[in-house]
Amino acid sequence: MQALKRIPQPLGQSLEQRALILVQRSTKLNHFLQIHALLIKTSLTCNNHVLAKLLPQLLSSSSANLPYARSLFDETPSPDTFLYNCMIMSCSKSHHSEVGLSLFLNMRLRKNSVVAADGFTYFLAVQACGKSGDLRVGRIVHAEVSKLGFDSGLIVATVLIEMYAKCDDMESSKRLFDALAEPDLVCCNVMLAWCVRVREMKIAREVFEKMPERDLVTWNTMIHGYASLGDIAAAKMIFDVAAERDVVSWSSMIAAYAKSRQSNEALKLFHEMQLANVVVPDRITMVSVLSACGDAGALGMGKMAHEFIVRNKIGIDLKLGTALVDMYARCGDMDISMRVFNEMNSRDVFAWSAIIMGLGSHGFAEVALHYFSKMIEEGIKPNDITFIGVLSACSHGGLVDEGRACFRSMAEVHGLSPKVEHYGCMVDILGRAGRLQEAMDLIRAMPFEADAVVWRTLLGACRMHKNVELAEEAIANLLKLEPLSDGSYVLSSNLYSLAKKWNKVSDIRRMMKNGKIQKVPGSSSIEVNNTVYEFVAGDRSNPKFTDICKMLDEVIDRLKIAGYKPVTAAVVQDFSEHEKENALAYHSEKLAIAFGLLTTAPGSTIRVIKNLRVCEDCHLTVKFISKVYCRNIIVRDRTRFHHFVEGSCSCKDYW
DNA sequence: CTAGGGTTAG
Repeated sequence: MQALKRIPQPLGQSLEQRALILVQRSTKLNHFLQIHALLIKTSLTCNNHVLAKLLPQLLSSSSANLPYARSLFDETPSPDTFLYNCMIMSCSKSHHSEVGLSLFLNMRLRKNSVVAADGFTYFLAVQACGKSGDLRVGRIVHAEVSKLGFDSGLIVATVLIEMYAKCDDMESSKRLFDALAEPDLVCCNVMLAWCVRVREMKIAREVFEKMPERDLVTWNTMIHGYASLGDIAAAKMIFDVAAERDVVSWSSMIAAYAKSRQSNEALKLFHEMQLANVVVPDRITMVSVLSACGDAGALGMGKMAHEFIVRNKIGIDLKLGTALVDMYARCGDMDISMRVFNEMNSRDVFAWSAIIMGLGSHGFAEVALHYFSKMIEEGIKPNDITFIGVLSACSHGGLVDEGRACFRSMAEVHGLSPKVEHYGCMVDILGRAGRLQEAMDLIRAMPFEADAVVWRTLLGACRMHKNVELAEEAIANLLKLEPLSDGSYVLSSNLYSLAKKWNKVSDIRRMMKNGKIQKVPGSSSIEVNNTVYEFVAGDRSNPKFTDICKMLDEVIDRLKIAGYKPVTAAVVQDFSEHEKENALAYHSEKLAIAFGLLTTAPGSTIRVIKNLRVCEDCHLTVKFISKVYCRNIIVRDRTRFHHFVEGSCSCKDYW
């Protein structure tokens, strides 16, 4: 009664009306309990009208209220169709469609009672079958629906199509769809969406071609459909010819480029979107934009995107927060990455995994492990991706024992069985630390066939520690598994060069020639004034090429005075010492850094992104540059970050 | 009843 007194009550209302007002304003379970006590006192519990308001409210506030709602419902002596429908719908909405379904089945058993299922009940039942994936009941309901003639309407037909699709029975779904004389727009869109979900773009295309009218959902489904198959060109074609475009269309297309790692295209399209000035980017657009910035290592662009988010008051949710954390980490700014992470309202396993991965890639292994234990303390369950982050952090930091302990804890503490990727990380940890035999033993003992990545990891470690015998086995397996990949050949020829096995080097080179295997050229990019400049080894197309080379020659001369000696051991033998130096001199990262020295303010940090691993000579060169030119230089290579400060590197020459 | 977003070893 006290609860009722707290809300302003116009005179002349019945108790029932007052109870309804109270119900509508309540969100917490104990409010409901109070109301319930009240209702019992006044015998209003049995009132279908009151319950039809109360139950949906109760279930939408928290699905933990389900048992209570259920008991209220079960106590009702004569529920009517309307109340049943309310309850079934509320159960479905609160992700308890199986409960809704059981209520529907109960309803049908009450043969003698006045309550009968109507068209809407069947609609809800079909939907509930789809949501709970119950094909058996779905078929029964379908048969009944047909018998009663409720399937003549397109809306019921549409949910039936969707139900079969959700229950993994695309054939029935398609059959129903094909049987329709004139499916409406929504029905076609539903069919399209399901074709996309089961990756049947051919069928999707047929449906699409036959559609007499198309709306935004149609175009956007097609864009996303092609994008999810990786057919970016087809997605772009739909995007270009679409009769209308909204923020979903632009976001889908930007996401398509970002996911296929065409980050420059993604950023270009985002720019175009802003120029078009018709639709406003939203939080979902920005997630893809940030992902593209991170991929490109474009810190300036990423910061602008972040400012855009703040300026336009786009709230930072879990996904956007994670995207920001990841972007800053990939762009080499762990300070901001950590700040954004700490400012997030809540953090889930994605967010934690992202920060752990970021810290690990920058070589902050201990910090990464610290964050991992904080995550556990906060009760977030790690998944197998978290462990990729943790193990790779140990690997980059040279933490062998910690790595081993984490690997063991996966199964023993966290109930996760290590996958081939985790074994790969362990091979990397052991191999880098020089424990090549142990790494090999692990490969032999693991419950998977070793994949190419595992062998390449071992080969990398063999190269690092100049172990030719174990390398031979890795090479043999690698060439069997990936005969066409250039990386394996480059790594092999590199190893043989270091070991001075020149015959083997020429074998490998001949195999590459015969197999028409092209080396992926090394390329490095640097962002100056928010523009990304890309350099490819030996590529003269940059208009400033001669200036840059001149600058680079001066740089090298200054470094030599400071004691720099080129590391030529990995260069093939049939070059003279001078030619060897030249082969190294114009590696892309050196060009990019020379360009950076020319175009950025003295003392400012230079950030370079490289597509391959940085070679030993470049590593040494950059160390010298950081000292001689008093610059902090951050290089992201294929596997990690190198922070060069005053002549030394954060990787402690361990990469 | 239908469409877009975040973490993955080398």
